[in-house]
Formats: sequence, C-alpha cells, structure tokens
Amino acid sequence: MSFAELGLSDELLKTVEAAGYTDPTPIQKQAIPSVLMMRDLIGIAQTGTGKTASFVLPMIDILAEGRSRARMPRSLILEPTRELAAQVAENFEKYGKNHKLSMALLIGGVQMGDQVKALEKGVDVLIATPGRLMDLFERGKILLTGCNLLVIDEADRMLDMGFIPDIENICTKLPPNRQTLLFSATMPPPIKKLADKFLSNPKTIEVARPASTNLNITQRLVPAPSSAFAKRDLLRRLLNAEDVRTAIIFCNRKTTVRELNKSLKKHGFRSAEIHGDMDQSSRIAELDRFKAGDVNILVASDVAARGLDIKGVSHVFNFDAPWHPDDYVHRIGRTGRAGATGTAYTLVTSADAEAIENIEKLQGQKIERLGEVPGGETNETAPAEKKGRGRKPKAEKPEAAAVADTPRGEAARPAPPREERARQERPRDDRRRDERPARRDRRFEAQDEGPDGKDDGGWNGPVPDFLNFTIPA
DNA sequence: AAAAAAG
Repeated sequence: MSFAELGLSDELLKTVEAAGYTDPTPIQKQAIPSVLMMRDLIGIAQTGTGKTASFVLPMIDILAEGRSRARMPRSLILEPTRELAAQVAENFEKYGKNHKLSMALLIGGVQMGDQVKALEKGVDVLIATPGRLMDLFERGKILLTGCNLLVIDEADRMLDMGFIPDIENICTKLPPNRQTLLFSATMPPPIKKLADKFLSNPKTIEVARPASTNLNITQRLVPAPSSAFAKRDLLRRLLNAEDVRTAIIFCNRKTTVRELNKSLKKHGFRSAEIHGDMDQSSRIAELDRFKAGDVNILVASDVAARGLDIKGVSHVFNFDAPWHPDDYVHRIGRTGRAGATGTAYTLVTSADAEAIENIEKLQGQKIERLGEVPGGETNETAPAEKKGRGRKPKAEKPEAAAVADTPRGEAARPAPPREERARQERPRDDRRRDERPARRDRRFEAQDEGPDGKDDGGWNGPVPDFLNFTIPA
C-alpha cells in the first residue's frame, strides 16, 4: 500500500515523496484514513513507528481549509517534553511547507514574547507542553473554544510526569464536539479512563513495539563494577574497542551525566551533555552540536530517551541500567533507526539484577552477555577528580577503592590522546599475553575476594546467575 | 532510587 491510497491530498503527497518516503508504516496506514474521516483515535504505539507523521500528515490536510483567528488556535498537540514538542514542530515545517499553515510552539524555558505574538496573529497549529500552555491560558492569551482537533501524544509518559490533571483541565476548555487523537505506548488504567472520558467512539490501533522487534539493534550486557570510577574506565574501553561513530550514553542521574561528560572530555573524547537541569538554550545548543557532528558522543539523562530522532546514531550505551524496562526500550530505540543498524550496550552491576530481569521479560528474549572488554588499563587518576574543591557527590565515594587497583607508575602517567592510546593499547610488558595476569579479568575474579569487595568495586561475591556468565579462563 | 515540566 502506498501513501497515495490513504486519502491525502495530491499536494501533500508530493511533499511526502520529496521527503523521500514511499511506503507508509503500519500505524500510518491505519491511522491516516481514520483521522481524515474526523474519527477519534487511540493509537497504541511507540515512537519510532512513524507515529508523528500519522497525525501530522492528515492534520495538514484537515487544516488546509479554513483560516485561523487571533488567539484562537484551530488545533492543539500536547507533548510531554520540550524536545518532543520542538520535534513535532519540525515535522509540521517539513511536511507543511507547501501549505501556508501558521504554527506556534509553546514550551517552557524560553521567552514568552514571541509565543504571545504568534498567538495574537492567530495560529492553525499549537504545539505545547502542558505547563507553558496552562500559564498562557491563565494569562488570557489563548482561547481554546475554536480548537476542534486535539492530539495527546505520549499519554503514558504524561501520566508518569503527573500531567494528567492538567490534560483533563485542558480537555474541558476545548469544544466537546472536537476530534481527539490519543497516542500512548502502553494503556495503564488511568490512560484508559482518560480516553473513556474525553474520546467518543474511538478507533483503536495497535502496532508492535519497535524495539522488541527491531532486529537492527544488537544488544549486549556488560558486567560492570559498581564504583563510578571503575565504570567509566570500562566505558572508555568499550568506546575504544567499538567502531563508535556517534553514541548516546544514558545515565540515571543528572549528576552522573555531568560527571561522565566531564570525565570523557578530560580523556580526549568529543562529548556533549543534555539533562533537564540545563536551561533550554543550552539543551538545544548541546543537541545541535551533536546533530551537526561537532561532537560524536552525547551524554544524556532520560530527557533524551524518548522520541528524539537523531539520524545515524551508531551506538547507545547505558552507563546505568535503567530502573524501568520501558526506559530501556526507549533508550536503545535511539539507534537502529530508519533501517540502519545499531548497537546497544548496557553496563550491569550486581545491583541491577532485577532491572535486567524485567527488561528481558518485557522483550521476551535474553540479551547476550559480553564476557570480555579489551583494554584494562586505566589512565584516569581518582585524585584528579577530587581536586574540584568542595563537596564530592555521593556516587563518587567508592572510587577511593578503585585507586588501589591502578598500578603505581600507571596512575601518574598522563592520558595520551585518544588516537595514540589505540596504538599503545597493550602495556609495555614483554611477557606473553596469556602469561600476564590479565588485569581486565580481575573484576570477574573479584568473586574470590570476599564480600567486603574492597578491591576494585567489582562483583561482591559470585557472579549472579542472572548474568549467567562465562569467566574467561 | 530519577527525570521530566511553570517560574
């Protein structure tokens, strides 16, 4: 089935074709005709399924007729994060460039002035995060009485973020006879209730989770020590061992994002960072540096886990195993996009057993365990890290133990540039490789060193069954 | 356990 059979206008079909798309995705095939028929819709789909175009395209055709009036937007799209909202706006620009649609992006973290100006001129499409929308609404800058089309995107994530009361509030301000489209990756009871309350006779469409069926992504688990210091060493070895063109590295905490980015830069990697504590302009700037190729590594919190569509990401690394299995699916979905192949590594510490179990349960498949990471040398000295005056983040504490694991002379040696390091990968040591006590294996041997684990922050005890690990001989 | 979103 082609786009031409979905009922879109000829003009729009030309734009879609020019953008290089020939075949609609399953959700587009099912959703577009229904949306054009003005039906309410529940779309159970992840990002990466072509979900955005499944509402953007028909909306462009629906809005092509009619004109907007001051402060009375004709349609509203709600997104959970600013980045996602901006991305949807980009989609409207891309597909709507031959239609004279006006649009306003209402997100926090930026000046209100331009947003207010756009509203006063009148817009066809409003793309918003709930906070800023409510704010502007309460200031009387928006009237929602002419808003006949509502899209609630990533509803389950809105729920996670506590936005449901806001969404309900917004829904009551729209005309009751409007068309409503609700998209969600999962259907927990509160979302079901929301749909029952605000949608009428909706058509339900469900498409497969992309990440669980995305065979383009090679997934691996890497047993990791628990100290942040030793973990970063392991990560650097992975980065050097792999053909990493562009990578997103996810951490569970904003502090970890900052520390890791700092550390990577110190070690000669070209990296940027993104998390929710940064102001919006820095977030955009860092993301742009990554998109433009100024840096090839982006260290990120889960703000970047969902929906972000960045082309050509070759690797995803989970520096921390995510606590929720859904987050894992979203994170690794940043690679292997649009038919490309990708690799996703997850560093797993002994504390992550349950998280990994849940991830594998969700995916319905085991993830390959990686037994060995080349390298095993560390050039980072923990004292250098300590220099930053003042309080040290809690997570860094176990690093003291890791220092003991660094051979004396090695610790003082300054980090060579990255390219050189690859060449002098093996240490100056005449003994044959197999005669040497393989340093990289110590983390796996730590099981013999007793439960106090004062060695390198490695496994405190036997390798857990869940990792089902073969220890290198 | 965290992160996200209004300022």
